[in-house]
Amino acid sequence: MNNSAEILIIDDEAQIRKLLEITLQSNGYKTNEAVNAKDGLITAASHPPDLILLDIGLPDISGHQVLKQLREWYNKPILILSVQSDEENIVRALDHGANDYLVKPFRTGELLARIRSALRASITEENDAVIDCGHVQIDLVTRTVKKNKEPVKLTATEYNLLSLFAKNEGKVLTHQYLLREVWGPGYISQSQYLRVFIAQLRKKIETDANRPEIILTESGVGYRFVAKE
Amino acid sequence: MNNSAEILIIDDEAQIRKLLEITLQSNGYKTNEAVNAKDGLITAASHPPDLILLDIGLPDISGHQVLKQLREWYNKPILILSVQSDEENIVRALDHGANDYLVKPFRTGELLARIRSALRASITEENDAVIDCGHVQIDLVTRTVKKNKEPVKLTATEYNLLSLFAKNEGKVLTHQYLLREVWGPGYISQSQYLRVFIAQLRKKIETDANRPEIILTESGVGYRFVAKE
DNA sequence: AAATTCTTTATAAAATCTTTATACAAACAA
DNA sequence: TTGTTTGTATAAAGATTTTATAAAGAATTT
Repeated sequence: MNNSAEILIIDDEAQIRKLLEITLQSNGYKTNEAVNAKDGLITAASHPPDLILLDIGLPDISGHQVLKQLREWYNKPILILSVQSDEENIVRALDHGANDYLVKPFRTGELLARIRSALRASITEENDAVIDCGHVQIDLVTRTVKKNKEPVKLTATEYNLLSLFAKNEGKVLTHQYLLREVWGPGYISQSQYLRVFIAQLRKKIETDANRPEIILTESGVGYRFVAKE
Repeated sequence: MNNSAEILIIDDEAQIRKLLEITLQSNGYKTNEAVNAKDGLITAASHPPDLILLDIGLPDISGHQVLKQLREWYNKPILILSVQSDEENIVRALDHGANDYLVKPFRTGELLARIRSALRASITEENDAVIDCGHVQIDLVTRTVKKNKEPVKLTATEYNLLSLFAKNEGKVLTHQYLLREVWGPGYISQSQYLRVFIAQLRKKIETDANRPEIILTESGVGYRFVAKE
């Protein structure tokens, strides 16, 4: 067997890591390991694997939180390993973007089959952690934005708004949708927030803020982000 | 909840079918049912669903065999439901193209989460619902209109009117109907609005606004949108 | 405390919608 | 024919809504 797919194991238990390492390597996978959440996020970002095995019970940050952060930019399979078999944890993980959830102790044969299944399903998707739109680059991994190669300083809200646009390039995003996603469901009538932040973003990334070419206004509906030629 | 995804249930146990039907429908899915393998294969082929729930223990043909036959042409998610929890069956099903394997009795919350996960992963290339009418294209996802490949800028009301026409290609839409759908029930006597906006639309999308070929007038009745050859 | 960011207010400008005015065309009757 | 009625097309003025932006105040972070 020579799949040569790279799998990142994020688990704090040395015993489990060793077991996984041996099992996966003897089945032709390359492995990489992280012993906690922080380490896992850094390793995933610096060297994106083809699949991630994530333990939910990590010592530093909750696995759910790690999953959420990974899914900001990582769109290949993530399989959850957990000692917790309660429905709430399973549903939560799956709804936050996990592709599968295995309860420890797991059977290695089944794990391998589920890994094969997940990898098979993901071959079409490509991983674009950097969204390139003309002279503006948005790096979803490092959460940085560059304009003409120069880094642009954005506040957290500004970045959230911009990355939401970038992930939906070409589509009109309604005021309601943007407000709900960035500020939360209680803010869907605060259109003025949006206007203020759109103006700020334009001032920072547009060549000429008076004639926007990246974030376009769709009067009465919302805004549209376009990657120009 | 309005997913409106269609799910095909292939299971011989009436009780399970009923449970699944109720659970899925109350969560906004459309369901279709088959009581055995043969029936399932025919139903799947004649009306391909967005996801299949397949019982492994069918009376006529083994579920593994059904899975294999389905995978010859069906590439959307297939989730296996089975009373058998032995590793051999699980691995076999997953390796034959199943996306997931749940052991009966399953928890409905988890089932729903796994269905959501599978559906989420399968919408890799979302096919933009483009309505093509001769030299005019209307993309309902990005909310854009093109005339001879060139983008046409429409106001919100103009777009609402045009997309309503496009969705009812060939049919005569009465003044009343158009006014009610676009402006609301209180405006059904404002025929003049319609004339103004029809004129504006024609100016924007017709080759010659004086001799309309796309939006035709049905005097005394309404208007008709036609896709020319 | 200082700096930064978010929220709110105010106002000008732009875009869109509504209304009015007028012209045209077809159907019909005297 | 001629004139009248009915329905439609279009431009353009006026009204309204929506948007852009600066800037002040409030809250939060460093």
